[in-house]
Amino acid sequence: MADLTGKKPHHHGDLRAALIQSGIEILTESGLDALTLRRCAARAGVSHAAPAHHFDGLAGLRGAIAKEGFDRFRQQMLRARAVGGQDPKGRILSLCRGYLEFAVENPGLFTLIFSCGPMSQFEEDMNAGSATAYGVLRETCAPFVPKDTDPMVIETQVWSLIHGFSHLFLAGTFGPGHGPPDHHRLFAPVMALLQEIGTDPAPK
Amino acid sequence: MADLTGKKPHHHGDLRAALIQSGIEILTESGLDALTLRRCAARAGVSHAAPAHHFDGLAGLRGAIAKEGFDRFRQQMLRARAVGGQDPKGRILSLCRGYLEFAVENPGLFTLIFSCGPMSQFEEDMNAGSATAYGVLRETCAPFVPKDTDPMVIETQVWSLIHGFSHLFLAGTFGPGHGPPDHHRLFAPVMALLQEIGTDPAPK
DNA sequence: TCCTCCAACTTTACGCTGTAAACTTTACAT
DNA sequence: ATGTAAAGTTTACAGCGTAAAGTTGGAGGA
Repeated sequence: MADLTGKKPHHHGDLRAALIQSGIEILTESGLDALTLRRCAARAGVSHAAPAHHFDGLAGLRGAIAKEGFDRFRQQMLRARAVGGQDPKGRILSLCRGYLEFAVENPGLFTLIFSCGPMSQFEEDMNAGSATAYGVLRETCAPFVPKDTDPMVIETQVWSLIHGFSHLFLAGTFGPGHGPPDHHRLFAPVMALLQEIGTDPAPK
Repeated sequence: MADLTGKKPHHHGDLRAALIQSGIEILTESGLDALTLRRCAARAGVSHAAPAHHFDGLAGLRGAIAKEGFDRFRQQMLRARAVGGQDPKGRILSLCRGYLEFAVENPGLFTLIFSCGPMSQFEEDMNAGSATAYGVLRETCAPFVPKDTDPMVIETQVWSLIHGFSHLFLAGTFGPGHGPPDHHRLFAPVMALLQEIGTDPAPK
């Protein structure tokens, strides 16, 4: 008979979810290097070998945490775009702002997400609709795509630009001169490019 | 008296350089996770504790390898820009091509370089001249900087774009649909944006 | 020439890590 | 009640970074 309660059959309520949550907390508090199987298990209150029954080793746990992190990332993108209003330029700028904010506020999780392989493993069907991360990006960029242009080119441009900026900023590559996150300096280059792109928006 | 021969006083010829070279080889052959102190020492033919006399732990060795890798990266940028000829658009495109190629051909080293903090630690004076990586980028972008515009905005745009594209491609985020490195598909988005930027070049 | 010193390297040791195997406990179906 | 499989524990092992103690060999002063 099916388990109508949703509870796991033994001991712990939902160890799998607890381990993922513990991992995210460790990631937030102590960074990527501190994310170990044994620490996650200890924080969840189980023995160090317990995670083996729920994940395929450390790589499996990292992947599950990345998937959960990506889901939070996707939801933040949706919220960010919403506050951007109806103006296409406002929406895309708000989206980029949300992207960078997530990276700055969750550096360990952000790094983990983008070191775990293709985004497609987090989203079953990238063409499903506006609920997917790629769907959010695609629809937000749509007003800026001229006729006779592959939309993917524009999407890849915007994605590469904001991701590269976020990554370089996060890694500290720009140097201490650029930090800490001063939003005015932070978004100036992004805004400038978006104005370039938005110079000739093709409605519909 | 000073050592005129340049040789180290004891046993090994130049263990420090040998350890860095071993590290780069391990990085190339087996990836970032395989880069350990003990493996570097073993490949260099010394005991596992020997590196402690030349580097400040694993972090120190990684930093030294990153610095050496960044130097090779910088030289490849210089060569790439040279083959781009005199046309500003050709030069900047060639530079981006070299950037991406280095990332694809040296994924472990590329990842290591951009996870070791500010670029300024690799270059004493970023404003020194065209020999520095930032100098190469700045001078190559110069023809595209309109009057009344902070050059850094354009430089940051180009850098973020090509770095974001390289990083996302390298991490496999785009998915298997984008790989393996097919240069035509690979550079299409970059070229498209560079044409946007280059639409209104301001000579000198 | 001999002596001393010290940097370079080795050896040993410790705690932490991921992983595998054996063992124990619990819930469920028969 | 009984068998079975899942869930968690215990034990064990090799590899890791790091620290401390021990060893070696060459350089420089007497």
